[in-house]
Amino acid sequence: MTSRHGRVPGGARGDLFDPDCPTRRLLDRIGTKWTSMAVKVLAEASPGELRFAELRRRMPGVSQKMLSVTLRALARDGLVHRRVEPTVPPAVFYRLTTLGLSLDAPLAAVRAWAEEHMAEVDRANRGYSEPVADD
Amino acid sequence: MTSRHGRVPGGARGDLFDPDCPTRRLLDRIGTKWTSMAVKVLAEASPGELRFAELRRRMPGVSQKMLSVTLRALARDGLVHRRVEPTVPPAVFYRLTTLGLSLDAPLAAVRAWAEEHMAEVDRANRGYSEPVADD
DNA sequence: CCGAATCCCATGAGATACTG
DNA sequence: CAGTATCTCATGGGATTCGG
Repeated sequence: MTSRHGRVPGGARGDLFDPDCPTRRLLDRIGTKWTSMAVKVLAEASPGELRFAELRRRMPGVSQKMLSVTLRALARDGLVHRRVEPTVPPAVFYRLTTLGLSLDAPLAAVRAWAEEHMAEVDRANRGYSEPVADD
Repeated sequence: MTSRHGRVPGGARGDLFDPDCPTRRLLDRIGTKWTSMAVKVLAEASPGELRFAELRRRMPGVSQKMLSVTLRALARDGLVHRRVEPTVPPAVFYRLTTLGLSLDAPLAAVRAWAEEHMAEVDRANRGYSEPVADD
């Protein structure tokens, strides 16, 4: 999401701004529709492994393409380990690496906040800003 | 980011999947390029207020459009409070609401993870998966 | 069974210009 | 000063199809 538009169109010179903010880079990755869910599901299964199809079953709505893309990205980032069992129809197993597991903690914090407060956000959106005195 | 493609093209019927997962809804919002930075900047200034221009100065690279859009979204979500001082050139002040402030904690966890571990992610991307024995 | 390739649209977001 | 409006383009991501 971050460097999405390092576009330098028309007459503008580039050098957008520091592309090195780690927070933004991370949010770009976990903000990608399926990443956080994959991490969550894999973390719940950890230290066990999950096969592609099993992962897919646990992530309702994901397409095989997006699961594939997501897992590849996670593997490239060193968050997920991929193990191929060379059977006749090859079986592929995924598990979080130590690094990936460590990411689950902050993600869990985000999840917790969301579960606690998204109702408030919804109320705010509906104009429910009534007798809070503050805010 | 989440309901982005509730598209139902060609011959596919809709009912994508549960659009109610609060985590994904939240990630959709904070994943939006400037949101988390705005929350961070406002949290640092809290309980003080910041004017539009001052916010912009503290968020290098943001365009006035995107800052505007971001702040409106945050206000709609009840995370930011907007105060208009009806002076001649009107002055507008922003601050986090209590809800917004509470979001800064999980975001800080994410930031901390990113600052600690993004270097490892970069190494993984460069193929630096050498003598880790695991992973 | 696992995934790569192709196609294709809607959304995110920058640049620019205009208003009270 | 603090926005809003318009234009444009690249990217995210779903559907579908092909490969090993």
